[in-house]
Amino acid sequence: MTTRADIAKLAGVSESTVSYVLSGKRPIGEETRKRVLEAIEQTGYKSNYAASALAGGSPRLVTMMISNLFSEPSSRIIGELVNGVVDGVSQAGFHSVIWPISEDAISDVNTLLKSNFSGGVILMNVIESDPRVRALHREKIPFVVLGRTDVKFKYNYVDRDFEERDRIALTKLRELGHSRVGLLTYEENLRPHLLKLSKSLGLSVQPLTAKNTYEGGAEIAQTIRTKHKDITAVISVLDAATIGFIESAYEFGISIPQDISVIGLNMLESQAESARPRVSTVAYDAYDMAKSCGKMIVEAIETTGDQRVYKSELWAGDFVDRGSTSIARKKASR
Amino acid sequence: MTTRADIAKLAGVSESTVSYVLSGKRPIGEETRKRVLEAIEQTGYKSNYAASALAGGSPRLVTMMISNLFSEPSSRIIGELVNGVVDGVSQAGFHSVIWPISEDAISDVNTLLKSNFSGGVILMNVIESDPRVRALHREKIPFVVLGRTDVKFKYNYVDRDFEERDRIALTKLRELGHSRVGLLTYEENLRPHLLKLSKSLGLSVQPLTAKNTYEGGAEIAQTIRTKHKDITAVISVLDAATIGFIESAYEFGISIPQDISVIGLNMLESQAESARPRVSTVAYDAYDMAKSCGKMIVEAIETTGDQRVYKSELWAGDFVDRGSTSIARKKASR
DNA sequence: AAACATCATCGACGCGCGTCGACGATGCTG
DNA sequence: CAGCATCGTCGACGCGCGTCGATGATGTTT
Repeated sequence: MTTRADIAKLAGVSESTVSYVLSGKRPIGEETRKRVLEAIEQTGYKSNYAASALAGGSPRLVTMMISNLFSEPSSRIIGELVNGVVDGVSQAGFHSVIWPISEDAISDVNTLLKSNFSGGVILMNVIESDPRVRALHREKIPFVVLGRTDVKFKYNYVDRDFEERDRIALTKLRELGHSRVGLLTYEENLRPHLLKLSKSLGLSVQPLTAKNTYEGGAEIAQTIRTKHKDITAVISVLDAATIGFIESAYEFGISIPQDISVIGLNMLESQAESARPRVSTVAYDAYDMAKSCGKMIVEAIETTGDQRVYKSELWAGDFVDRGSTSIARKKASR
Repeated sequence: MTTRADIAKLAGVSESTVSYVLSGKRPIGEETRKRVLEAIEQTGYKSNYAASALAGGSPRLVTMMISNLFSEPSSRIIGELVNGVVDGVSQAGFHSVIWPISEDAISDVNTLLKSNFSGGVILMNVIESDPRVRALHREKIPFVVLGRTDVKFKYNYVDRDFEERDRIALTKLRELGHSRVGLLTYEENLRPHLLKLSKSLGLSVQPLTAKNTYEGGAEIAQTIRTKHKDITAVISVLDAATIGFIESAYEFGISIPQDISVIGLNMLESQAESARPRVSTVAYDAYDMAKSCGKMIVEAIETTGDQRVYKSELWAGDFVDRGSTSIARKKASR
């Protein structure tokens, strides 16, 4: 195994000089730098990970903490996110590992992180006030949250821009002449931004709660048929229910998109493609988003203590019409 | 952060004594041991990961190297395997991380492993003569291969017992009176064990090659109808093709299981359940298998240099009839 | 009783790297 | 030209832990 001492000897300099060439934390003469780099090149020297961590360096390693790694159906998305992060950080010469953590092993995690195991952390599937967030902040370990966060999250995060997503969907429907829109959702009430948005676009949004299952979607179809006959378009945050809605709509005398246009807000590409008719969505590129997240954590790791500032990024996405589509211009009023 | 020095002071012993209490590598008096353990308990001391690695300890960390982590459809199985390993090693107080490695980053991996990053490695999705296998062996890093290996693999491994799996399937078919069996497979020729097996059971196995797609399965149905009318049962290592075969069989005048019985050899529970009729399989418990693999790597890590012996384990699985089933007694000869 | 093996414990050192302080050599200011 | 900041480099130390050799204190053998 090659060590710093070997490089120093080979280049005819001191060990500390080698260190400073590598870290760039002190100016080094152009010629010596070249000699050192040559020696490194020759020997294929890589600094020892454990020694660096022990001596207080920031390991060039990013840890992704993922709670429910292989829980369907999210694993498809998680795969994209993981790949994005991996590629994003590797461009900066960082490695990345996944920590398949169970909820109850948080203290163990703290231990390893305190050991300076990892230069930075990316948290996925984080819910409000996750204890890990507090722990990471307390230990001053750089971290970025990827994915759904609290509305007001004060640390680094990368997330979808849900407000913009909704704006895109509703604007599209407005263009097509729709004015009464149903929203398939878990919640009874509309979020404030949707109220504002619908008002400014001059349309009304009716929340329609359902379980996110095939059957839940079918119930919605019935509800619309009986109680909300004026609705001519539906946007949905529920994937499975959306599929259920579309496939059972016909039984309730609703034809899509002639009677009701449908836009999926969270739907996976594959699901949207395989439904008939295909579901138009507001899609975003999870891979790109994650890649950007990877760059953010690298940046956070490389900026030292004092000058750290929390950053955030929101990814809106684009409207995707999938050919044989689920949306149509509103019919002349019935 | 609590260190060994703190514990030593608290227990009124030397630092090395603390070390030996922890490692058990030298005898320690009963009373001092108790005092030390108490101090550890009180402070919640955990040894520093990086320092331990640097000083030459075996980190209590297992690395899972997985090449195509989220490639469908294997991710479901991989999820089971990952969970199994995690639970298996955590029982021994080991952590585990996933290394989502791309094929071309092997040299980087070597670097980190040489840094004593991880106590041991579990390799998944390993093909013949993978360079990582050689590297791990050269660096004397304990490792276990989980999943398909070469027939003659001389290092640690845990795998399914494919020969036993085939024996179970063919024996079952024999019991039901079948004597001409088709094998859906990638390969033109039967493996030696299948030849022996079929001879000893007094039945014949006909390889039927196909792409592992829905369409591939349909082609097989046609092939059987035209060229192999005597076949009354099919076993298959191809999942998607099996589904395709079953669903298109009817079009070719084949009814399942009346005309042809089907047994899946590699099929996922979920796939087998959702087909109509459900597919009987020789199933194995990936989670249990992986858990055992986790125990094996821990054991390998904890046995020191000289006395290391390579071990292996094969998991056979059981025949699973899924109610409304894909197998039936052979009809009186047509 | 002397010689020796065993037990329980301690001190010291090294693993490889990050970084602080020091020091000579230069360039600049007044 | 004296005084001082800056540049380029070196030596030394510390991070926390694993382990070797040494040292008494026992117990065992001839």
